[in-house]
Amino acid sequence: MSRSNPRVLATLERAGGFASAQEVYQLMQREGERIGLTTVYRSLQSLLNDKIVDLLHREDGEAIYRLCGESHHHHLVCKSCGDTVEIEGGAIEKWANSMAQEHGFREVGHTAEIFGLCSKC
Amino acid sequence: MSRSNPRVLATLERAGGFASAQEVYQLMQREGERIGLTTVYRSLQSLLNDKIVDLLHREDGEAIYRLCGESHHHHLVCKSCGDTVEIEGGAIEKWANSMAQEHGFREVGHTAEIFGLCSKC
DNA sequence: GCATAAATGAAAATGATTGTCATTTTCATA
DNA sequence: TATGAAAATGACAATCATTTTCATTTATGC
Repeated sequence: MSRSNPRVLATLERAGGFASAQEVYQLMQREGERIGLTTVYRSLQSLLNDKIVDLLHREDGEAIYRLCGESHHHHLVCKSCGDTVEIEGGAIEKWANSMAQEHGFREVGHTAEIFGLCSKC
Repeated sequence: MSRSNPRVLATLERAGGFASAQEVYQLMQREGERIGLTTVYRSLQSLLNDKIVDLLHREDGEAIYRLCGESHHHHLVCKSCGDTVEIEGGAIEKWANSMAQEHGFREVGHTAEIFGLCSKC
């Protein structure tokens, strides 16, 4: 059972609590920390098990890790210019929970993104 | 400009309007259709451009394509056995629309998936 | 000090996706 | 019908994130 390397968590925090494994790794490299990519992956996996971070996916499928405890939010993304707005997702939480309960699912998480054209585009 | 192979669309329909590129490919192989994986990818990409299908991502990041126009629903997926339940997303539609309006976004779409452990797992 | 388990990281394996390029098909027009 | 340009196709290689393997290092208890 591998415990998570505390420097990985520290770096994720420094990155704004929202980054992919590759990004965390590159950040640590640039800051001169000596760490292997494998360890970054393992640490993030372990933080995930301990429910210290959440896992979601970018549009291209790359996994991004988000610090839990950060206020849980979703994204409104412009299809044209890529501009992103963080939005509240209270309604989604309730929806996800009630749907899960209705079908007997436990330990539920969810992803939700909205995309469209922003006022400028 | 590559047009989409109609057999790919037909197969996606047959698959329930919801499958990954790899799955569409394997399905076509099994049914004896002679087609290359590359063409499947290109066709799906092209269907995406033409807004005939939507793109979303599975929990592991694999891209899945969904036929538009299908009665719009969402999925509740078991993390363990992969069992999937289609669920209504009325609350989500409203949430997406109101959030979009609030921030001046037009032509909005959204993705939302719930995942957890089903009653059997 | 020493033995043993856990942590580490380099390198290879994996799996989805994309790029390349030579070949084939389509189709309008000569 | 013959022809040629443009589009479509598919085998194969390249790319990129992620996982696995395995040998080595580090930490910990005795």
